[in-house]
Amino acid sequence: MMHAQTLSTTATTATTATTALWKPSGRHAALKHESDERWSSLQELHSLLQYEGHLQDGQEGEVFRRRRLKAGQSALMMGQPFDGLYVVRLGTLRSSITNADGGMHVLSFPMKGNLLGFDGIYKYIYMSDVVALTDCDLIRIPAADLFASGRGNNHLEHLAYWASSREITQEQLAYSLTRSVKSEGRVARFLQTISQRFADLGYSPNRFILPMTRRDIGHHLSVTVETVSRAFSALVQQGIITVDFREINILSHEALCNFER
Amino acid sequence: MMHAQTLSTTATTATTATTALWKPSGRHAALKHESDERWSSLQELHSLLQYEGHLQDGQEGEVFRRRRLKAGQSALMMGQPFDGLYVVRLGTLRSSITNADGGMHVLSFPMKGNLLGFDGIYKYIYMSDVVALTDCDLIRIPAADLFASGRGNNHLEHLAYWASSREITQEQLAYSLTRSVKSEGRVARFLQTISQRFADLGYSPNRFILPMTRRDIGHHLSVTVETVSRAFSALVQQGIITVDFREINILSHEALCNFER
DNA sequence: CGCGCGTTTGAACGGGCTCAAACCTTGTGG
DNA sequence: CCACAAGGTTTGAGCCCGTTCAAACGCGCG
Repeated sequence: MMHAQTLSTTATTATTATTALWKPSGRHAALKHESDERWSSLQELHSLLQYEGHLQDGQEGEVFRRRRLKAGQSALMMGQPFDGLYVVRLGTLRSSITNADGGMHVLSFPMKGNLLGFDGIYKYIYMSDVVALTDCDLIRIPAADLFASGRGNNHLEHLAYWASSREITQEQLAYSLTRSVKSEGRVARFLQTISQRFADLGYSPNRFILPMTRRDIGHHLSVTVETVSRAFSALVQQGIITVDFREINILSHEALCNFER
Repeated sequence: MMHAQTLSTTATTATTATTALWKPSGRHAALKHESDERWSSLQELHSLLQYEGHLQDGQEGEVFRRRRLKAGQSALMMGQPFDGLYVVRLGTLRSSITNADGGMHVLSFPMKGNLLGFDGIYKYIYMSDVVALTDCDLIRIPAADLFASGRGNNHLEHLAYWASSREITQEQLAYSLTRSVKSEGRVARFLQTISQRFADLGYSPNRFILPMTRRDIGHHLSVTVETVSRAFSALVQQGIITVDFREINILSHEALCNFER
């Protein structure tokens, strides 16, 4: 699988290198059948990132290649050479690092609008593993475009810069989530966070399917699988949520909120 | 104290706004009595960050204002408007976030060469508190300079971008340090990290004075003060280190290394 | 079907937290 | 200069929560 992954990556790189600056007569191409397109415009990038900036002249037609991933495929691998940043257009992924003695830690679960690969700029090597938990669609911002100084695409670097700052901020918040006293409280907070993110994406905040396993959640919150499972059971027993494997129903956000201390 | 802090910050801002682009006949000014200078050159910034890039023409004389802090003073406050990035030139600080219910988490202990304030770019508000543990000297990169596009100072933004990526990477590593199984192992690893950083700065890796309290260490590793103290005592008892309040002597790096699992 | 994996629940152990007290350092004001 | 207060550090005792080990069940897949 790693071989196939490498192949698809290099293929993308090769085709994009010469076409990234190709401008298909304004935004015309971006309005065709969306699901069948393999390109995204700078406007879509702005929209995904929720960036409130204005476009400079001559950039409206800039397009970026998309990259499809099936569930289980690897998006980025620790140690691989940096070839650009990615913005999630669709799907859920899992970002993690593995230290020398095999202990893994889940940093985040990137979803629509999140930025991937920023840790690869230092030393031109990605520093974390990212795999797709569901089928995914990413938009690639090639390294060449990012650092092409001189022309007007300073804008692109600033955009990535800004988005990175946001990712940091949210990661720090998630970090503080780890420290919350009791494991049940941490799980409750995790459910709140996920619920909020689904809500922001236009899905129901009350009923959703978890894209990640209990083990992933455990590695994110620094507890064992059993503890996560027991925390779910406890929340069910108190009538705060219902659980059917990956399907979660939140019955009382208020009770969930009161649990986080 | 908060009042005084605010005053000094605004004063610095006011004087810098018009002078940041002032160029004192090349690098002449930067070579006067170093300890008495209140300006740093772009070269010094590169050197501090260990950035391996080249300078563009017309940037060699660009200078940045320094900012002095006494121990205990606040460098950045959560919620304050973003006014630029800072690079540590001297001293040790403590970066932390405080969540709604008062629980604090120590993110890092910035020292010489580290970057501060990057989390403020998203929303133009700093998202963490940073206080000086010792007397400090910071170099300020004003927001105005960072985002002044059009001219050649794209370079400055790229530099900050690159440095941010490094900070992220190291923060993620520190994060995985939190997850290490036993508290003694975490403390051992923390000592190793600190030792390594002192070594990189030219100080002894074997004997040093901790700039932070046991409580700070605890809030960084997510354990209580008592646990940190007990871990120190255990390491002393096994002849791996000696401890005299803030003064640490590492007797065997190897034994310390073997402890981190 | 059988295998692997994710999930759930139980029982027992142990590590870290809590509470408490004592000691030491540092800074402040008389 | 000393006295005192405030806060950092160390150590002890008991308890609780999360880990570990174990077993059972369901699901998806070759």
